[in-house]
Parts: sequence; C-alpha cells; structure tokens
Amino acid sequence: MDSVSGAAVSGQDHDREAVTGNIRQVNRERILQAATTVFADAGFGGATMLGIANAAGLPKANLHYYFGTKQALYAAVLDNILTVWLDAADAIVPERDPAVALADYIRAKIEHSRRFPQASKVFASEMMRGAPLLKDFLAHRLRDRVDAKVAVIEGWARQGRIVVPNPRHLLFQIWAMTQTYADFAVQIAAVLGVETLGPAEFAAAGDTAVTLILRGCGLTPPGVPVPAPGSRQRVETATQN
Amino acid sequence: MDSVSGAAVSGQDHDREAVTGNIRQVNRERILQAATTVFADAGFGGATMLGIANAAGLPKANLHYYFGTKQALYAAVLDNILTVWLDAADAIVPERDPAVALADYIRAKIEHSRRFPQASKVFASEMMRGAPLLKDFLAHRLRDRVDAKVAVIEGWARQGRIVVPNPRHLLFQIWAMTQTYADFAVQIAAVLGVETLGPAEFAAAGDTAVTLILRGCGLTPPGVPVPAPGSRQRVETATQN
DNA sequence: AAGAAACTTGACCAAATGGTCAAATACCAC
DNA sequence: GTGGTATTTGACCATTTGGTCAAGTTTCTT
Repeated sequence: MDSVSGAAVSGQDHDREAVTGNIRQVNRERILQAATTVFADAGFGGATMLGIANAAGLPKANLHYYFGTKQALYAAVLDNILTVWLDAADAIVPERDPAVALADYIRAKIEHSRRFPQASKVFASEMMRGAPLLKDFLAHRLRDRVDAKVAVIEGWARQGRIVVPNPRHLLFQIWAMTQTYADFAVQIAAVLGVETLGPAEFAAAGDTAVTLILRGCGLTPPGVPVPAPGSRQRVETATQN
Repeated sequence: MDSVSGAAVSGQDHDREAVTGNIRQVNRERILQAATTVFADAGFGGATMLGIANAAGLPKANLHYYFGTKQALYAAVLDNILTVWLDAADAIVPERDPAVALADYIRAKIEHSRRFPQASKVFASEMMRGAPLLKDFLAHRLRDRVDAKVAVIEGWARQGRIVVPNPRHLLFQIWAMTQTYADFAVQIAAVLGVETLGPAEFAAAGDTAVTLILRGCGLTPPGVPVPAPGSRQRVETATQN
C-alpha cells in the first residue's frame, strides 16, 4: 500500500480503505495538498504541523487523527508524488523514433514542472536531505526503471539511430534541465525579469531543452534545421527572450 | 560589506574587521563551515543552532556571540557562497572559441559541484524557499551577469560561430545539468549503484554535459566525432557506466 | 430510534529551540 | 604588571513544536 515507509500510514488504521464514507478521502486529500505546499516551501524540518493545519483550514489535531505523526504525513506526501513521478518515461520505447520519443519525454517533464512545482520541490528537498525515506525507492524501483530506459537508448544507439555519450547521464541531465524550472523558478524568473514563469517561459524552456538534447544526440529537432557553423545566421529565438 | 541582508553581520559589531587577533576570523570560519554543512542537509528551517554548534565543536552561545541570530548566520553563509558563485562564467568571453569557452564553463561548474556540494545545496534550498534573502542578488547582480554573458553568446551567434536556440535558457540548463550532481547526488549515486559519486562519475558527467551542450549548439566536441545518424556505430561510453 | 463507529477539536504537556546574560577567563597594549 | 577589551560558556527564559486526550458531535448501520 505504501512504498515509502512502514510508518507512512500509521496509527489507528485498520483497513478503512474505502469502507468509510468519502469524508475520510476528502480530508486526507485536503491535508495532503496543504502539506505538499508547506513542505515544498519550508522543507521537512521547516514545516510545522500548525502551518499545514492552517493551510488546510483544519485544526491541528485533525492532521494527527488522519496521519499520526509529521513523519508519516511527510511520507504520505512523498508516496503521493512518486506515483506520478515515473510515468513520463513511458514515452521511451524501442519502437518509437528516438527524436520523437525524447522530445515527448522532455516536454512531458517540463509540463510536469509547470503543473506540479511543489511536488518537484518536495522531491528535491528530500534528495538534498540525503533521501532518508527514499533510498530504497531510488536504489530499486527507480534504478530498474532507468536500466530499462537505458537499454532502449542503447538499442537505438546500436542501430545507429542515435549518438549518445552516456545514456544514464543523458537521463540525469534531462531530469535536471526540466526540474530546474520548478525548483529554481524564482531564480529563473528573476533573471528573466518576470514576476512568475508563465506559459511563454515554459514554451521557451521546452524548445531549448528539446533542441539541445536532440542535437546533442545527433538528431534533428523537428522544424529546426541545424546549419553548419560558419554559415551566416542569427540567433533562432523562440517565443520570448 | 555584506550583500545579502542588512542583518548579515549583526549585533555588537563596531568595525572589528581585522583589528582584533585572528581568533575571531578563525572561529567565524569554523562556524561558517559547520553552518554550511548543517544548512545544506537540513535547510534553514530544519537546522538548529545547537546542531551547528555541535558540528563546529563550540558552545551554542558562541555562535550567537559571533553572528547574533540564526538568520544572520544563515545570511553570512549565503554571502560566503555567492562570492564564489559567479566566477566560473569568466570563461565566457567574446574572444574565445565558443566550443572551448562553453566546455571550460561546464567543466568548471561540474568541478564546483564536486568540491562544494554543500554550498550548492544551501543555494538550492534558498531558491526553493522563494529566495527571501537573495531576491535582490538574483534580480540585479546575477541578472546583469547573465545579460552580459548572453550578449557574448549572441555575438557568437551573429558571427555564425554557434547555433543556440535561446541563450538565456541555455545558461539555465547548463546550471541545472551541472548543479544536479551536487543537489541530487544521492539520487544519482543510487541509480548508478555506487556508494558515493567519485571522480569517475564526475568525469562521465562532465563528458556527457559537454558533449550534449556543444553538439546542441552546433559545435563539435573535441575528440568526439559526430557520425551522421544512419552509420553503424556503438554507444560511445566513457569511463564507466 | 438507538447504538456503534467515525470524526472533530480545544485544552493540555513535555521537549526542543532561539536567544539572553552575567560571571569568568584569555588576550593585549602600555 | 595592570587596566581594558575581547572571548567563552553554563545557566536561564519565553516561545514554539510535535503529539496526546477525552469529551463532544456527526454519520452510518440495523
């Protein structure tokens, strides 16, 4: 049921799965939502149960009723996040054209950063702590997943359909390029001189990432010709600066 | 003197700069070092003065004597970090060959992640909090710096020496690709199946990043020919998996 | 309707935390 | 040496924090 920690769902639970009315589900969801935001902004250590309770619009004791401890609530938040985490990589399958597959993957990751920045931050925060609750997930579920995707990429490479320096690091760097737009949104916004990152910025981010990675893998980005350096040309700017 | 916050150097300071013996300097340094580590692992909210004191091997009251408050100590840590932060970009100047300049820049950034992972984490942590203490730095010092480097890159592009989708996002993504090896070290180590990231892993990371970015900018990575896709070849793996 | 189970919540508690202080000690210029 | 300044540090304090609890209210089940 919970893949993060034995303490994730805690306390006085004896199989209330869907037995009880939906009050339970609704409240849990509300709390998880609030907790995600607070953990994202303050980290595990900086977040307070009172803060989360206020964000959720519920008395603090209520959180403890549903999740037992702060740790368990945190674990539940992580669990919630991980489910969505791996899915984007579904784009990478042997049958597809490498360029299309990678482009889709990158765009999906960027979209994820745009839609769920808090989730990304919580994950990042947990990594920086040393991932005490996710070590296992990383070393097994994620690792296996990566191995599978690496196999696909190496397959493409053997067929001469892609040129990749190091498939594993390629993935790491795609993750980095895309997650940065969630975790470092303030920095990027400040440098771009905008209040917050909007659709225009994310579009430019996606275009740049796709172009860099595809070219980087010896592929031609759709609609973006790659003239040989030496021929006169100007910066191919996208939507905005 | 301090660029982060008016409260960075606080309390009972009236210009002791280098007046007093070096006890002051030595202790401040020792505390800053310990604080950097603790803030990196726990974030601002999760770090405790007692924890930092223990890490520094000093009584807690001593930290308050030198830095006044937790906030001020944190600000001092950030300040310390920022100094080093911008320097790597010195590689990017108009006269240099774009390929060499970018490769140097990327390798310097990766090296920074390898040598000062805690600094990187503290910075990342501050960004995720919304950068309450660095908003100003980001919007001015960093922004100006970026504008300058973007101008250089656009200059190269006008001369047809480089093909870049969006210079600003190119920089963001180089930052991301390189910092990820500090901030997400546990994740990467777990996926690679190693205990910690060593020289071999950082070498592979650097090679991959340089290759991807240079090719991505229509440049040829030194020593790494880019065969046209379609020609038979195998994965060009570097040092290790 | 009635009993049971699920849910709510204000009041409370012990521990931890940031911060203060004053007494003691080390250091230094003359 | 001696007086003054800088440094050290244990003891102390107010506040915050995670967590508990028991008395109440609501919601199901039969």
